[in-house]
Amino acid sequence: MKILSVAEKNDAAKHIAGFLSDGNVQRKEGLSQYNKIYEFNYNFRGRNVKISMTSVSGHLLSYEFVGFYKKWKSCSPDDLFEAPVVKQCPQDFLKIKATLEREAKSSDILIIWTDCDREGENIGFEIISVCRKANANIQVYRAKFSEITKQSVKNAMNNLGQPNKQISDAVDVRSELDLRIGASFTRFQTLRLQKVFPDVLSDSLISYGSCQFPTLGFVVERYKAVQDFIPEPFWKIKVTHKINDLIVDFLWKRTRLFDQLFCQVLYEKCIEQPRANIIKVQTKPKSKWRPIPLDTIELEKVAGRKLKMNAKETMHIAERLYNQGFISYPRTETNIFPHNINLYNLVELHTGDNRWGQFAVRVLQEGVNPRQGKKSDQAHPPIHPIKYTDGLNGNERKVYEYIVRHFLACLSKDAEGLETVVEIDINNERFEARGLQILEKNYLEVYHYENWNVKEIHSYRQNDTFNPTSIELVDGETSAPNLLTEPELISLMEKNGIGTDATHAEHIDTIKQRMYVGLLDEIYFVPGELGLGLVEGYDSMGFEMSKPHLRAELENDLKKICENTKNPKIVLAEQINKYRDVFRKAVNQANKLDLCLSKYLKSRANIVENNLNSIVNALPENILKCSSCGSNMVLKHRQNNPSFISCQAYPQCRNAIWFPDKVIDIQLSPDTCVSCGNNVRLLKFKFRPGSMAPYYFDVHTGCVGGCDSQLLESLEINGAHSNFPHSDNNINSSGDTVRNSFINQNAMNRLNDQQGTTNRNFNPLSFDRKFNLANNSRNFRLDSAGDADIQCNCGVTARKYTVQKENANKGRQFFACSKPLGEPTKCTFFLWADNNAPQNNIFQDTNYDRQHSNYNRNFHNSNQNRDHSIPNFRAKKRAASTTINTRTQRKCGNCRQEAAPLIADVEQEENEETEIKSQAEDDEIEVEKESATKTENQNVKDFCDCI
DNA sequence: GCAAGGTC
Repeated sequence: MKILSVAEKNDAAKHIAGFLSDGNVQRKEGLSQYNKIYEFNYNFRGRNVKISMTSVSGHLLSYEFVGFYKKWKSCSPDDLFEAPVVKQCPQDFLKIKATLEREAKSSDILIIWTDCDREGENIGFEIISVCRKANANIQVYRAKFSEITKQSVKNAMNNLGQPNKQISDAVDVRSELDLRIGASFTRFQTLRLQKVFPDVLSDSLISYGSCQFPTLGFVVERYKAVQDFIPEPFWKIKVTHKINDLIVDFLWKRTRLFDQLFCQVLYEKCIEQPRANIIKVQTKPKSKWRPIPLDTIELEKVAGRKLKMNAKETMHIAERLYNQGFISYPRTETNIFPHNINLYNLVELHTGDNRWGQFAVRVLQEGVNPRQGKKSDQAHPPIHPIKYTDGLNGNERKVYEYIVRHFLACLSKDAEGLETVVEIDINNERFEARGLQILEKNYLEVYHYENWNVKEIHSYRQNDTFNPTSIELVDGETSAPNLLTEPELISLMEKNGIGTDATHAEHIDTIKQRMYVGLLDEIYFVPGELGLGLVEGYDSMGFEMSKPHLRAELENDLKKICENTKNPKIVLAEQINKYRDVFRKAVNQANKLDLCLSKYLKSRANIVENNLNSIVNALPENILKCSSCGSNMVLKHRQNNPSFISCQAYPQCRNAIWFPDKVIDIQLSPDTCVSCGNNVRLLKFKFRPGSMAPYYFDVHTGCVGGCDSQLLESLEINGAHSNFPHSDNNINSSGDTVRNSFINQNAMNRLNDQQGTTNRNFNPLSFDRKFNLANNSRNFRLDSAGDADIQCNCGVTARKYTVQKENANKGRQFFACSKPLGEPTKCTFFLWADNNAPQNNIFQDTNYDRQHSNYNRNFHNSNQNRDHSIPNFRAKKRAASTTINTRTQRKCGNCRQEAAPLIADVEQEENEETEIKSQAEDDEIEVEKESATKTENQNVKDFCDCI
């Protein structure tokens, strides 16, 4: 038995394997140089098994748009709320994926060891999907651990559970929304503002993101608070007491008053009887607490405050230190050391250093005493040094030193002191002075980043009196807050749930890159013209795009998905509807954005209409929604040939509606179909005279949305099949997932139906009627596929052939179903190997045109004597339904002509087998299989003259 | 040329 274990990153895989194997592990190279394979033997439930432990590098798959939706100007940004998206493996991770596939094939069990957080659960499902595709029978378990320590890891192995789909679903919802909302608003803003302000923004990328905009919002908000600040005068009474050279300040218990007259009255009272009565003298121990163990956010903030380095640079350096083995994993939310970590050993490494070595010795002598925080990400310990070095320079040295000093400080003791509080009364007004005596500096001796200053005070005794040196009426005025610094900005992001510990620095960097914000004196954030204009523009529309609560609301919903109290499909649909609504309203008043920006950009604004047509290329009009993927389907015209209707997600979705030669011309009618709804446009057909049944005029306006079965039959549009998915995921043969919010909307409608709620967005065509308008939708791989990855309609790997016949295609290679001749499920999948592009395969295939014309002419001729009265025609069709289905399947995959030997009815096909074979052998067409050692001539019958 | 989330 072999077990494949997969962690979220190489470092985790290495440690987990080390703990499980008690160090008896063999390291092997994976296909990705960064993700090794750790092999060891293990006693699993009483059996000796071999475990291969490897890793991914975070997410293995990510959502992307397909087909025309990828191109900025080839679709409306509004379409991106519904356009199909695929979850696929980016180029960078193909090697990791290949390692998983290879290892999964030879494994019986898969154990997921990703981090035990939300993203980790989702990454786990990505690993599962890849491994299951390679080995459908692999058994899956989830290891649940609270930290990567020996005890915790072994405990997890002994208590394996199942991965949690709800948690993973929540992440899918988050990812899909981020992509749809980000892409739609980014394209809209960028394309529009480039056009409105070509002089200053023609090369700018003006992005929108659910984290970057609130981050910008914080900067703008503080900036405006500073700008709009109106100082307010105040008054206060100050008392001093000087003995020798020491002046003690007594602060008024009322602090300050904003009423000058009232303050003056109180002041004069004090002056009248200025003798001070000491009413309380209290001396008590006071501690200054050592820091809590270091997490990422604290490192970023302290680096900004004390090391004068920004968060991005700090994290970059921390990663370098981690990769050199000097410090532990730097992206952690944990500020509690696990119980069984050997802190003594870690401290001991530093005893020889001439800067902090003595302190390290002292910590060992006094005993390590970690101050504990309250947070744990259940995966990584707090950031701490794991190797000693004195060889670093520059900022690396500074960051390493900080991490070491912080580590030693948090393990030592709090600083101890004595605080004296003296309270006096002057004619019923109270004042207070504080003194501080430091007894033991403790952690402060190593942690130079903090001060604790002695404050001397005279010796006072309760009930004594004295004459103050001065009693003054002091005036002042309130002052504006400072502009935001990076540590403050990070605190705000953390508090409002914007980004994660691993992404705060990136979001801040993004808004700098986009020129939304800049730095004043290298410390303070100020919004730039673009940032101010964008925030004000959306504010003026009434949308709080730059406020954090939109993201916070989503976060609440995601929690509910994880808790199984809210359906992910509903959350997704609700959020999409919400943002689409805002988007459309924003587009309708887009000139407000221009107006606000023109205030700041000091550039002439071109007038651009408040719509999306003005910023994208001329788009084809939508006819109906694709029954396969939910995208828009549009009319494609070809010179001198019939038009056809194509899915906008082509080539990933190959759903199309083809028309026979009897259709001479098709134009879009301005009207939509009353039966099928507003989503379906009527078409104006021009038929070849006499080609249609007598009751059709040569010019006919009709619907191909599914309501007019007579028309569909007459145009040979197959309405008998449906591959409309009954789940929200449209899984193709390769198992990759195509998600589409249009389909999700229907899923939500179904749920609403069950709950008895009104279904206002119901789409009769796609959900109820379930017509697959053309049964020629081809399967597609979403990975970047090599030859071996091409799959046919049956879902098996297609074979590669070479055309041998003396014709225009001689020498070209193509893929077709690899099943043997006579196999009833053999499909007519066809794909030119040198040419996946639509133009050559479908749009410009002159062979197809010729063949298709011939076919229709023959078909028409052979039927010319038939009784075309509808009942009779339909009865015949029903009687021969198997035949029709077979015929549909047996059309040539390339040109869609019904290849002559394959027109035969099902019942006859077997009987005709011999005859077909001999025909094939006589045929002069020769097709040679690319990889076969012998030629299988009988395959010839599957391909027609066009090949 | 889009997002945010992982991570070498």
